[in-house]
Amino acid sequence: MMIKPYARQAEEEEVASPLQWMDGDMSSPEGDDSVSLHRYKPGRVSQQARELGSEDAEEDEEDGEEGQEDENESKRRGPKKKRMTKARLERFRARRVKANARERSRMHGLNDALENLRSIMPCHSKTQKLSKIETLRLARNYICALSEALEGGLSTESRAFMETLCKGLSQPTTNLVAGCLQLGPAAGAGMRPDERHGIRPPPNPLSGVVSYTSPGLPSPPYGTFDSTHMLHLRAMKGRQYENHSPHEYNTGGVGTPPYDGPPTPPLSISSNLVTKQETSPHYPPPHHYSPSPVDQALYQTQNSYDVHSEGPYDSYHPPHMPPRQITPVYRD
DNA sequence: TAGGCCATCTGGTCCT
DNA sequence: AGGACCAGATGGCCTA
Repeated sequence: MMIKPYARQAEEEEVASPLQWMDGDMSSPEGDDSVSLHRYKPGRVSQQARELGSEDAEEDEEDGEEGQEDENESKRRGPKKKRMTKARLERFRARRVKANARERSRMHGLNDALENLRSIMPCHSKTQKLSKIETLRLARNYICALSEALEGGLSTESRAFMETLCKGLSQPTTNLVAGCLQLGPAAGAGMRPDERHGIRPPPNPLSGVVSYTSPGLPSPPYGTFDSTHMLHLRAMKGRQYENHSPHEYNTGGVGTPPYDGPPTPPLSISSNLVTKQETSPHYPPPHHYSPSPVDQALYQTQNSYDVHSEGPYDSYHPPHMPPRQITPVYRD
C-alpha cells in the first residue's frame, strides 16, 4: 500500500481545493501579507508560486467546476463540498492570507520566547546556537540543577550539577555545555582574553575526580559560561543585598528583565544559604562580576556536594535518548 | 548525499 | 465567524 504524502493526497483528492485557484502572492515579502523581510526566506517564493500561480489553476478558475470534478465528487463519501464560486474563493483566499500571517507571527513570537530562553541559559555561543529542542532540554535541566543546588547544597561546580545539566542532551550540546562550564585552573582556555588573567577561579572541588577541562579544548565555537545567569543574578546586579531577606530576590523588583509570561511562584531559598559574605576557600567565583549572596552561598556549599548523589530528576529519561555517562568529546 | 533543523503553508479542531 | 493552536507536509540550508 502506497502512502501518499499528506499534501499530495489532498491535492489529488480535493479536486476542488481552493489552493488550485489561488493565484496571488499570498506571502511574498511585497504582498499585503506583511511578511517581515529579515525573516523571509526567498526559497519559499518558488514553492508558493508553483502552488498558487500555476496555469492549471488559472484555467480552473476560468472554466468553473465542470466535467471530471463532478464525477469525482459524486463518488466521494462524506459531506458534499460546496462549490467554490468566485466570491467564496475570494473570501477563502483573504481568510487564508490572514491566517498565514497570524501563524507566522505566532511562530515568530514563539521563536522570540525561545531566543529569550537561550539568552538566560548558562552557556551561549554565537557560533553554535542551540537548537529549539536542545534549548528546551537544557532549560529544563538547568532548572533542575539549580533546584538541586539550592535545596541540596549541591555545588554548581560539582559533577552532579554538570550531569543534571547535561541529561538527555545531544553530544554536541553536551560538549558545548562542558566547554562553557570549564572549571578549575585550566579554565582560561574557554574564557575571553580579558578573563584569562588576574582572576583566579576557585579550586575545583572535584579536581582529580572529574574534570571537564581538557588541554586540547578549543576556544569558541564553544560558548561562554555566564555566571551572572545563575538564578537571574544578572537582574539582581546593582541591588543592595545586605539588608534584604532572600525571598525578596525573586520578586521581580528593580532590574528584573521584562517577562511577559505568567507569574512564577516565589522560589523558596532557605535562609541559611543566603548569608552575608563570608570568606570561603572557594570564593570568589571565577568571573569578574559582583557576586550576589545567592551566588556566594552556592560557592559556600561546595564542600557539601556528593558526587554520587542522585537528584530527584534522575527519573528523567528522554524517550528517545537514554541517560548516559557524560563523556565530552572535544574536537581537534 | 543523507540527515538535522528550520520556516512556512495548510487544514482541522476548539474556543470565544 | 474568526482567532488560537496544533500537527503534517514541504522545501531550503547546512554540515558531517
